[in-house]
Amino acid sequence: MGGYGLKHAREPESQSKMNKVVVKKPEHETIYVQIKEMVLFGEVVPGQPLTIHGLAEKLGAGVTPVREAIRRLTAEGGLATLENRRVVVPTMTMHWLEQIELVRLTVEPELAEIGAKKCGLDRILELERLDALIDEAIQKGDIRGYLEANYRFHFTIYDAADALILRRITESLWVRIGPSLRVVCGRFGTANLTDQHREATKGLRDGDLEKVKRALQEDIRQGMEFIRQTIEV
Amino acid sequence: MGGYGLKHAREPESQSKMNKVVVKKPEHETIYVQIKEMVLFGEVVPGQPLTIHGLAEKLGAGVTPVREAIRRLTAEGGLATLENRRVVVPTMTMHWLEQIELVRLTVEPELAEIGAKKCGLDRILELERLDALIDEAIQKGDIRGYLEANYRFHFTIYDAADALILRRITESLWVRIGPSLRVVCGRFGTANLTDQHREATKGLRDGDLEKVKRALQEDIRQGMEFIRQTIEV
DNA sequence: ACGTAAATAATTTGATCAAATTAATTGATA
DNA sequence: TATCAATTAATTTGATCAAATTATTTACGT
Repeated sequence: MGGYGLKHAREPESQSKMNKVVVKKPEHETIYVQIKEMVLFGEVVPGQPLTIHGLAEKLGAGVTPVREAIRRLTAEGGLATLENRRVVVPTMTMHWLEQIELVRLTVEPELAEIGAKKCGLDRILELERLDALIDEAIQKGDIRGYLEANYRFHFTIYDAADALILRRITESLWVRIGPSLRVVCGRFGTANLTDQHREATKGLRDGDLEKVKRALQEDIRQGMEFIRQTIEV
Repeated sequence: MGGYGLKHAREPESQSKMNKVVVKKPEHETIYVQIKEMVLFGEVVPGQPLTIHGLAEKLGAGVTPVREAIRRLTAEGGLATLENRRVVVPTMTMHWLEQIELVRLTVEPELAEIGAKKCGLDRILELERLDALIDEAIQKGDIRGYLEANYRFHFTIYDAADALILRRITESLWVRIGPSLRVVCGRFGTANLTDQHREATKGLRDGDLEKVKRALQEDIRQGMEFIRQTIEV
């Protein structure tokens, strides 16, 4: 009975100073976010090997937090550790792509529908801002900018759904896709990316949930199709 | 271009001695499995606080591997870190349960169908062995035994599907469920657990895939329903 | 008793180092 | 030149410790 070491648990309590909450996050948390964004936004390429020391140096951190961050990201599928203990960015396979598509098509429209219902005006404005950012990045051919704005667009809707588990599953699929999307953009250029975001935003404005859902579905299908074409058989 | 620190990558190569492959896994890997099984098989209770030192002591390990294992399990949802940095076994909520059920009902029947097609005789025999183990555990009221055999039964089928991503998603849902199942068994006793495994095994024997799928679906629904009843509103 | 601040204890966190493991290089031999 | 073993280099891994953070207890005043 009882925890292994902890006697009594108390409510979490963030120390607050002068009406302003102060929460100093541990470094492994920060590092985790940074590496995740490297993967998510295409700063890293499928098959690329990573080393703990290399990451620690690049991110100006010690080796201990980096290790914890890597384990976490590995659990989410964004990275993989080979049996030689080397860490790499996984390479997409057709087999994986099919599985990812199945789950994305189940979970993301659901998230979008729930989220769309709960989107307040502030969030819709944010989405329109991101929509403009996406267009701009496409114009400029800014791959990193596109990937980041695209991610934030989707997850702004998903976050509104307030469905932690679906959200985490979805995120784990996105970190698997990130490096491949980078390849897609490099291969086909950003200009060829059709833009479902405008449709989704309009649907949001008009309260047309079905339109939002369809737009997101189409967005997913197209994205997956692009990636499919970059996988050598 | 190139990894952050690694110059050239080579094929993974397990050193083999005398025709027998030797792979010494790192301790954080072993620890991870141990903690996961604690969660999965109900050795740990919803809300229970865990400490790094406590786990390290219990598992006879250093603190470093335990930390990495915890991060990994946290990423999978089996544990959660509060903002006070304390690690706890998450408590199930109705909201979470609904999300878990949605994904389980999508992914697991799919895994079961693909897996069932690929189940060779050896695997079917293994399933029948596990089926007997489940019955035995139910008879004895052995909660841990039931949870473990039940887990191995399902994942023996799922593993046959050879669908890594679906499998990892499913596992992440099971670690979220484990502690609650333990509560269910404690509350209702093992005797009340209806047994869909027999049905599934028979379907497997007769090559009746639909029967397997239906049995698993029913199994999921019942399990979720039991958990639902233990959640206080 | 009650609440509050200070003191103490427990825990997490991150750096560092030695050992273990793995990769790359060298050199000898055919 | 090609192959294979030995050597060297690079990397991961796990223990340990000091510092930071958080929890608990004690002391004190009302």
